[in-house]
Amino acid sequence: MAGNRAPTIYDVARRAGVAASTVSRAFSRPGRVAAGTADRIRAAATELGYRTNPVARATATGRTSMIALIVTDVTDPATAELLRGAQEAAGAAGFTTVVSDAQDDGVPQREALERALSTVDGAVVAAPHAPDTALRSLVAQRPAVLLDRMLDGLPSVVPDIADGMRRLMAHLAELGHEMVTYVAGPADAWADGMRRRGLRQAGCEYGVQSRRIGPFPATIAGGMTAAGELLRRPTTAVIAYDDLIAIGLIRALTARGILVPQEVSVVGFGNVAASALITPGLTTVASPLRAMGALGVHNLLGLLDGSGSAATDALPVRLVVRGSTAHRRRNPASAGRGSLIVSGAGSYLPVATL
Amino acid sequence: MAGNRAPTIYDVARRAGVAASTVSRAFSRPGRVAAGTADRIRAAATELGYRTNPVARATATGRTSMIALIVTDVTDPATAELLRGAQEAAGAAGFTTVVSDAQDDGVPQREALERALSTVDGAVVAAPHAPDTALRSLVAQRPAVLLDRMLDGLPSVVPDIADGMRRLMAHLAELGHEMVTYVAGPADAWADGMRRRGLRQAGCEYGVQSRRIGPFPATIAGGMTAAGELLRRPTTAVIAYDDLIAIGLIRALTARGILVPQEVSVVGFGNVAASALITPGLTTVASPLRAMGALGVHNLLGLLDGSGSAATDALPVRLVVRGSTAHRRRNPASAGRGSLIVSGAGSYLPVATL
DNA sequence: GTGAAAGCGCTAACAG
DNA sequence: CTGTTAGCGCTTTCAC
Repeated sequence: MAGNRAPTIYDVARRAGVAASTVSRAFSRPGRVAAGTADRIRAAATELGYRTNPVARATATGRTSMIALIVTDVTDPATAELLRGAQEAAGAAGFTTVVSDAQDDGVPQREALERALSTVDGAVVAAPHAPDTALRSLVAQRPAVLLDRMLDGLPSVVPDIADGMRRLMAHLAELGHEMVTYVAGPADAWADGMRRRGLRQAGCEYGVQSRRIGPFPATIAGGMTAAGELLRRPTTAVIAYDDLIAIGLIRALTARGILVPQEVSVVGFGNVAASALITPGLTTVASPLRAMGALGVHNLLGLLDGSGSAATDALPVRLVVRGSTAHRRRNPASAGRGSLIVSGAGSYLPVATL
Repeated sequence: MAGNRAPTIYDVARRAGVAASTVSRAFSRPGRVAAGTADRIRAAATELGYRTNPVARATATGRTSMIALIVTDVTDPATAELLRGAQEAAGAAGFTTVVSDAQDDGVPQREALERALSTVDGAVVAAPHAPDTALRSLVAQRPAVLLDRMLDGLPSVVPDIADGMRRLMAHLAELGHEMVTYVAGPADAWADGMRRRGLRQAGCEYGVQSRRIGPFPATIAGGMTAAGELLRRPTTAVIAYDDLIAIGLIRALTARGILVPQEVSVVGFGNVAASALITPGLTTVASPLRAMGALGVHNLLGLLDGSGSAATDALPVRLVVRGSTAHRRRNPASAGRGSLIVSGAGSYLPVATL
């Protein structure tokens, strides 16, 4: 067991016969040093097994080359995808990523967050449901870019929800649907507001009527609850706030013997993995999550080195058509079963009324 | 825009009328400083808005209070759950987590990994399919704990697979199954070896025969491929390497008109979210992922401060029974359809042969 | 219990 | 292009 501390630039300098600062330059800004010298230094370095010490570099420069990825739920598949994109971009740019899962706003998490923030140069934040104030206090500490959400004039990267809604409407209109129900997500969610606005516009554009129920929690359970309310006044098509609600809806409808998509078409937002696995597959709007994550760190890095605009980018979405949408049926009998009567109020699915 | 650099211990020291070293002590080892002085210091600190600078502390101590969470796929739901557990435990212990997604072993990722490793005190590694050599070179650099996998004598935290297999067998035996097919995962996967061994033992124990097909990639596609091979010589029960393969199997079987669970019972390992969402729900073995992640960092931290044993812990699993398993049918006709004849080879499901 | 002083390993002017 | 010289902010002996 030799007491081998890790080699430093001084060790390399001695071995290469140059000054420590030259070694430093050779690594931190190649080109500022003569080719021959650089070679000698590199050689000495590899012989010694020298590796630059990021921590020491950080004390000297005040920049750690780390960025925080602050999320509210690593477990959420969409978040994971954002993370991956962010990770890749950060890695490619020579940045290390610190992940902070803020979850519930418990005190310990808060400390962890503070700790994380105080070591990084900036942050990319994917916290769809976090309170505005939390975000604001966060961006006060470090440059930050928001993901999948806008707030004030803060730089952010979002999916083009309006466009997604338009595509959805176009799809449903083409299938003959004349009236859709929007099953709203959390009332305070930025995305919900965007969906509502997009819904209104797209509805106009395609001559499709719409009404809204909710808000509901953005979970499968939420969707199942929503099914009950939906059936009090059914429509042939339903746009859910997100995939989880859509999945919950499909489950609850199916459980009641209502056929999806024969009797009701259901669409979601997100394109989570599960939407391809359920039966029927869920027609949904896919956000370019990976790209959003990557662009988020790209923009953040731009902010950090001053080359950046603090703008908001909206990335194009994609409509993924699966089995949960179908042409509006004029003859519900052919659907096989007709168990559409619900509750004493005795409403029917419009398509079933004839 | 005042040129306000962040306050340092010197600022606090001046304001509190003490030496900088005292301020340092007050924060790094409370108790080594008189109560009154400590109060004065704390007061000055909060007035100034002082926050300890982790980077500077790290240069001085050589320890960053950061640990790396090295994973091969943040997007994998199991990995995400491990991450969360690890994150929580790390945060609670005052450690910040650096996440490094090693994915494919591309060069850029490798550099990113090196960079990450060189800043942390240790690492928790969730890389089920990474080559042994990669892991070994990794643990050579920093203390590390493996998750969901064993290698040599390296410290690790794993689920008790043998026990999971036993529970599975008990369940299937109770349902009357006398013969199961094990659909193997990647041949080099540690978990696959464990499953095979567990299978043999548990088979003995419960008097259930078993055979093995594979290896198959641990994906839905892999499971769908496996279905073909399974049907060349069907059994009434199938144990899949993991949930994804199980889901693929169920899809392919269902697509061929074979009823799960009426004709074939299918079980998996993992209890991923999708296993609750598909129809029928998947009976599966759930690993305590969150706890494993947490225990992983706990053990790592023990290693770091010397208080720890470099042992391997096997955590208890849980059998989650859903709809994909059922009693072995003696009368296949009652299953509704009987499309069990497959391929020209003309084999039948044993249960269908009578 | 507290202060003084010497680093940690690197970068950043500033001269040559 | 390269060497010299100061630090970065904190911890840590070693005295007092």
